[in-house]
Amino acid sequence: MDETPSEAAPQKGTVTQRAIERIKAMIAEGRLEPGQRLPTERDLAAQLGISRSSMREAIRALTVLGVLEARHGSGIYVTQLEAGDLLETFGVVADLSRGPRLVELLEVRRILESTATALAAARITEDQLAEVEKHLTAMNGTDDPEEIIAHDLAFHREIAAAAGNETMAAILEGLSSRTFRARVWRGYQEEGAFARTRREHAAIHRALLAHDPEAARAAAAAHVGEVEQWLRTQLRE
Amino acid sequence: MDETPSEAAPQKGTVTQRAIERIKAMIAEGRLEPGQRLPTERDLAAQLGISRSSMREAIRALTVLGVLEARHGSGIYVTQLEAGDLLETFGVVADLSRGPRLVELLEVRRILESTATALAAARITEDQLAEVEKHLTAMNGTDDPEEIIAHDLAFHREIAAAAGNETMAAILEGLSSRTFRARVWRGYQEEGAFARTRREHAAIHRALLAHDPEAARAAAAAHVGEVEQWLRTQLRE
DNA sequence: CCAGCCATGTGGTCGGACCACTACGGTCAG
DNA sequence: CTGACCGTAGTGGTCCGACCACATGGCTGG
Repeated sequence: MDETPSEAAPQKGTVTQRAIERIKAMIAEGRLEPGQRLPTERDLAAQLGISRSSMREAIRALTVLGVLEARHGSGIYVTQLEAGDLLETFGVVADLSRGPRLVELLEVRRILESTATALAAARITEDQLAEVEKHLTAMNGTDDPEEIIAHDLAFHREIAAAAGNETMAAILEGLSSRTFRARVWRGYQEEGAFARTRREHAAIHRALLAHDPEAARAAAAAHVGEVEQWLRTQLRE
Repeated sequence: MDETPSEAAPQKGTVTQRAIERIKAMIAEGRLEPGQRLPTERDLAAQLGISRSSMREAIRALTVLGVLEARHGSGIYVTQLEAGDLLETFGVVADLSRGPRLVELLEVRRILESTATALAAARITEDQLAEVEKHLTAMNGTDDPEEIIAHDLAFHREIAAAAGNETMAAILEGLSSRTFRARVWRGYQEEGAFARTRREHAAIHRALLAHDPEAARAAAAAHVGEVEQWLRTQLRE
C-alpha cells in the first residue's frame, strides 16, 4: 500500500519524527529556500504518505524550533533561518533551568558577554553608542522594576549587536531571558546591590566610549561575575 | 461554553500555543518535577479544555525541545531538564546554518572551546586525560573519515566534560554537530590540512598534560581559528 | 513459586468534518 | 477608468472518534 515512488522509507521511530527529518533534510539540501512557501499540509501529508494529523505535529515541531512559520489562511513558510529565528528557543533553557545549572548558564554568559563587549568596544559606532547611553540613563532614571529590567536587557543587547556577530547576540539574548532576569533582580535589589550594578554598567560604558577592548572585557566579566557569585551564595542556602 | 473552572483563558494565539505555555509554566513553577509522569494525553486535553489533537501537538513541541519525553504505551514524562536534554535541539542550528552564519558559529565555538580547554587544563584528572589520549591516538591511526570525525568529536567532548560545566559542554556539542563537522572535513582533508590538524591536537594535548591553562587556551583558539579562517576563505569563492 | 499469557491502559496513527482566516478576483458605484 | 467593496476558494486551526502498537501488571497454569 505504501506506493511512495521517491524512496522506500524504512521503519525507524514514529512517522512524525521521520517527517520532521525529511523536511529538515529538504531545507539542509537546499531544496527549500528561506522564505519559501511549502505545499499545503494536506499535500505534504500525501507526499510523505502520512495522515494530516501526523504532518501537523511535524510542522508544529519545526515551528517551535523556529525553522518553519505557519500563517493562518495563507500557508507554511520556511523562516529566514537567521540566528534569531533558530535560537529563539534557547530561552526555554534559561527559563526551565534551576539550581547549579543557572550558575553554569551564567558562566557561559560571562564568557560570551565579556568577549562580545570587548569586540563591541573596538567596533561600536557613534549611533550605537548613543543608543547604549539612552538605555543606561533610562535605567538609572526609574524605579519601576519592569522598566529597569527592560532597559538592562536592551543595554546589553545593543552592545552584543555592536559586536557584529548576530549568532552570539542571539545566544546571549536567550541566555538572559526575561523571566530569568526577573528572578535574579528580585532578590538582587532587596539587598541594595543596585548601586553596584549601576557602577558596573557605568564602567562598561566608559570602556566602550574609550574604545578600549581589554577594559571592556574586564568590566563585562566583572559585571556578570558579580551576579554569578551572588547566585552561588544564594544556592548554598 | 468555556467552563474552565481553574482560570479564564483569554484568547491569545492558538490553543496549542497556549497549551505549550501552560505546561511550561507548570514545570517552571515546580508543579511538575523532573522525571515525573504527566496525566494522559486524554486527561490533559480535558483539563485544558482542548482536543486531544491539539494537546498532542503541544506535547510533540515540548518533546522536540527536550522538555518532555513520550514513552509509547507507558506515558509522558518530564525529562531530567539537564543541559543535554534541553540543548540537544541546538544541533539543528548548526545543521541549517550556511554561509556567513557558519563563521559566526565557529567564532562562538572558538570563544567557548578555548575557555573550556583552559578550564580543563586546570581540572582534568588522570582518567580523563587517558580518555583524551585514547581518542587522539585512535584519530591518528585510521584513514576512515567517519572514524576520524567520531574521534575528533569525542576528543573535544572529553575535554569539554573535563572543564566541569555541563551546560557549556552541551552547547559545544551542539555547535559541532556531526553533519557540520562532516561538511568541513570533506573539503578540509582534500588540501592535506590533516597534518596541521594533527599538530594542533597534539599541542592541545600537551597543554592539558602540563596542566597549563593559558597554553591550552591558546592552542584551542588557534585550532578552531584555523578552521574558521579556512571557512572564511571558502566563502569568498 | 515462577514463567508465561492476557487484559488494560497508554501513546501513535488515521480519516473526516467543520471553523477561522487570508488572499484573490470580480463586481459595481463613483 | 478607478477604486472600494464583497464573495469565494483555499489555507491553516480545531475537533471528534476510531483503531493500532506497545508496555505494564496481574492472573493463570504449570
